[in-house]
Amino acid sequence: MESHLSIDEVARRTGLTAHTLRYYERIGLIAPVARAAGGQRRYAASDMAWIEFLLRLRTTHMPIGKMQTFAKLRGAGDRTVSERRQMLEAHLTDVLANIEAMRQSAESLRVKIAYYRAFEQSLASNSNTDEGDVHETPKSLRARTRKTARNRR
Amino acid sequence: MESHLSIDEVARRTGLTAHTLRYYERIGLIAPVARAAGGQRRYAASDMAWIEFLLRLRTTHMPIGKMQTFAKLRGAGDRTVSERRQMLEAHLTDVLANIEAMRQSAESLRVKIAYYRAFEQSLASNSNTDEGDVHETPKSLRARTRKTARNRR
DNA sequence: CTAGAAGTTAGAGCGCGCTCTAAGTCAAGC
DNA sequence: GCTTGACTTAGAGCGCGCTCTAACTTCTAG
Repeated sequence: MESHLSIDEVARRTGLTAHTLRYYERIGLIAPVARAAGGQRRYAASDMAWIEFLLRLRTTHMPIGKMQTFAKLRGAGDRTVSERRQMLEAHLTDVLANIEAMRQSAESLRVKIAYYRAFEQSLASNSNTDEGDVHETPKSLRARTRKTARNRR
Repeated sequence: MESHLSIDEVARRTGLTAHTLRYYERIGLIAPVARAAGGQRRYAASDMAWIEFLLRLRTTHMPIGKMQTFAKLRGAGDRTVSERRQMLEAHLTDVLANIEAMRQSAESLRVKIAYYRAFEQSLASNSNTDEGDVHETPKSLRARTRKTARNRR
């Protein structure tokens, strides 16, 4: 185990800032880290692993309050394993629902983008076949959209 | 078009609060809504469609600032269609990356949950086969975990 | 006509997750 | 010994996205 990473090095590796790492420790998300002479923090490999786990919880939008609860359980030893598992299972359920919601919304966005693209196509063919007046009203453009769209297939 | 939905009815249907609906209108996310005599808002079907679109942007974590930009472009008419499409495409790219990150983190959680479950199994079989001392040290439990796990297949 | 419910506004307040400041300590290099 | 620079702490501040308050008006039912 390399127990010799400075806070800046950990910041660089995790993408967190040194400020945030100290903040996480202060609020109990990270257990007190070992110190070098002079009081500087020295992170062990196990600290890194825990931080990476925290980042996965963060990526999946677990609120800090729950992470604190989880961290506290972890600090209480093996007899909390079952409780921790239940927390993770509940969270995972939320996460999967969340992913599905995002997936569906992403699909809607894709449809909208496709609609916009078709609309732009109709604008383009209009300006090629018409007099090229770019500033005609939306209504008239939209009215012609269907025709030109039909023309293009 | 039914242009007769009260703010409470819209709140009920969208899951937003009346407060939030007014807030969205105030900050320009929603264009000024039609009013009944007495000044009460009456939402049209087109307002509902737009709100539902906003909710999809929100579900996919688009910040309000960008939604405002998008709403402004929309208000500027058809000539902003291409810009709007580009915004949505950029956003969709972010969203897909986000979904993938969540998916991967969710997978890690699943692995961790499986690990916890195996650990709990080992605890259970220990208390069945041993003297039933629940308060032995984590180290000894973990040492026996592999053996009992191997025994179970 | 009156009571009560439901709406209106401008603006203050809040919870979250950092983010930064100020003042100080410490180790290393000149 | 002194400077430089990286670190330390407690605590203030901030941006986001709402959320709520206070004071007021209007509509509906009895």
